[in-house]
Amino acid sequence: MNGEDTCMIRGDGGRILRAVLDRICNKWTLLVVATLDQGTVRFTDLHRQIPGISQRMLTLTLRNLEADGLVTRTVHPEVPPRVEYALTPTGKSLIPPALALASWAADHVPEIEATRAAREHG
Amino acid sequence: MNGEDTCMIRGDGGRILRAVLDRICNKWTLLVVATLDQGTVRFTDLHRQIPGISQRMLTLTLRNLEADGLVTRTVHPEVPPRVEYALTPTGKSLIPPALALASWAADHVPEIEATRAAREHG
DNA sequence: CAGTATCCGTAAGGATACTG
DNA sequence: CAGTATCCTTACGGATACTG
Repeated sequence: MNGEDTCMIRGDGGRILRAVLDRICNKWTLLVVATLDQGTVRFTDLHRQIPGISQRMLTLTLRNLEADGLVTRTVHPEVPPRVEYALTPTGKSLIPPALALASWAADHVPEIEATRAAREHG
Repeated sequence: MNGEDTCMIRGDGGRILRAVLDRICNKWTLLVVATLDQGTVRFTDLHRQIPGISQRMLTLTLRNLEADGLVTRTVHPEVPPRVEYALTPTGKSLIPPALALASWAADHVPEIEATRAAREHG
């Protein structure tokens, strides 16, 4: 790989790249998508399965994913209420590139953090 | 793909995912890396090839990449000064997952933006 | 040429309390 | 149960001016 074809990244001044970064580059989106890969999940279950997320951020993240057509939201008119979230096909299609990224991280983050740590103290 | 193995993403409460997001989830990093895939590039050439980036953000982005060991910085002691940047092997290894992401964006962003637009006006 | 230094506005996200 | 409503802090990034 030596410059032959990063045009998909750099093309149009990075607009297509920016479009995807605008969606996934926040603290919770990819984590929520990955959690929904197991199937249909209720709000509270998501909240429990994603450590550290607040109700507010979970709601915001889900609403954005819904607006983008990556997640469906199904309200069951019961008491107490039951709301279920699931990935759309488009949402599912995000899993492989997300895995590619996570896989890269698993392979390289240790050395990256070592490099940064070495630089910091001396 | 149905929940069988997103553990690389969700594992450890998403720490490995967060580690990579902390690096690449900003406005310029992936664009700079992609631009450096062509080989060795000078500061001003980078500045010219990445539309919209300020000197300040280019410098900050490069310094972070350098601290992470993804980019080398070579100063040639001349007048006027010449500074060249290039990807390390680790830096190059980031290109494929970045392409996977960009490729996903190229395939799906149009429909995503259509979905969001449809939702917005009514 | 290759940066620093400074100032400033916005927006992302956390904490907490409340509700149909 | 599944959210809203506020308040608040900080971190990111843009604009501009200056320098070895």
